[in-house]
Amino acid sequence: MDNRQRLLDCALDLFSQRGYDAVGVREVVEAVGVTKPTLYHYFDSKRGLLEALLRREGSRLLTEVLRASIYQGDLVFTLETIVRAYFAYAQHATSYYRMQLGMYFSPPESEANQAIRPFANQQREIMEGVFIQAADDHGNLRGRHVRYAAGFLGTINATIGLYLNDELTLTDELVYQTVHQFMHGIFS
Amino acid sequence: MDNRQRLLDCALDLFSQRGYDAVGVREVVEAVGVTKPTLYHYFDSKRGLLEALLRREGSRLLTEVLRASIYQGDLVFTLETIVRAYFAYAQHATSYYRMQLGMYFSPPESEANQAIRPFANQQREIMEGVFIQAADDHGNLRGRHVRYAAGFLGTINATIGLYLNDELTLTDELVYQTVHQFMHGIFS
DNA sequence: GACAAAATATACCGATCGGTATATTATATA
DNA sequence: TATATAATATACCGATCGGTATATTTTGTC
Repeated sequence: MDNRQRLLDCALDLFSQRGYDAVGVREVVEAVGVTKPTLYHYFDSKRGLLEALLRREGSRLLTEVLRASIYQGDLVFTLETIVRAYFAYAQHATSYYRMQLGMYFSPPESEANQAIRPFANQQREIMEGVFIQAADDHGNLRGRHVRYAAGFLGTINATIGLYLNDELTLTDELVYQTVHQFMHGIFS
Repeated sequence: MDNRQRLLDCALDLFSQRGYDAVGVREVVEAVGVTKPTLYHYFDSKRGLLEALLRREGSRLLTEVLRASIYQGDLVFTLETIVRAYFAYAQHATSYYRMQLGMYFSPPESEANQAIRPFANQQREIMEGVFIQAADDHGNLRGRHVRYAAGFLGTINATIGLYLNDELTLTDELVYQTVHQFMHGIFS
């Protein structure tokens, strides 16, 4: 009944499967069963449709990651909580996570990348904040927060990438393994 | 003078900056200063242009990574050699690496992803082979080669991603740090 | 220089692109 | 019930999409 939500749902499916550029507005409205003016009534442009989609889905991820990233002296615990939040979100919003990942690595001058960048930057700042705080307790981390944040997010996304390709399941054990490997390497 | 090479060069620039879908063949030929039949004389289609580009650039990366991935009992040494090969390639062929990264994470049913998948799979098999061989010497690695290969490539690409965004330089010291962190974690 | 083949250009194809002017229908409020 | 507004549809816009039929030029070979 709510055509606005159905347009967003449909755009999410199509964008995540074939990409923002490859999907036309015509295809979106036909899949929903409405016409173009309906889409342009709710969203001013195709870009506006994408940004509304990012707001609806992306803010939920940010909220959960933000809540998970409170550092209170136990870095392993905080990182495990963060990984759990990412895994839970990727499982609950598989299509969106696939789309977000694709947009994050899309070319720098593409519309998709420009639209996702604010969300990516926020995730990144959250992660860097954790390592900056942790450096107060673990001095040898100091000055490496950029690399660590990128590396940790890279590890998380590599794992979720395997999940998206049906090569593993995101278990609670995997949360532990992921953080343990990041903290202590593959030999221990 | 070689219009075929110039078309590939130009396609590489445009695809890496704005993406395969967002760049039309018209734009490519105009940037080179030829006309469409010239492009279609060398490449049967836009997709053929992309695949020729991947063959020209991607095979070089595969050759170098393959040579770097010979395991002879010293896992740290092999991983460092591999990271060095990736870093060298990313520095030497920045545009192509950016494009490859974007295509790897592009939607599964997009042309870009389907075209890059053979190359991505080969890189992945090379990495898995290293960890499978290393498991003969380090039994505790056994059965985790998929996760480790994905995690290691994820770490490499996260680092190169920072380089592509001008947030660090790919030094020899960073090679050591990347492998050391992967092997022993961030605390040591 | 004759001639075949490769390389390039002109001019066009139908289809689709994102977007809109205008009209109509449904809905809520007074 | 009158009226304004939100929601939707019909029909269209110019531009660009990937691709091609045909003709011309260049090039290498004998």
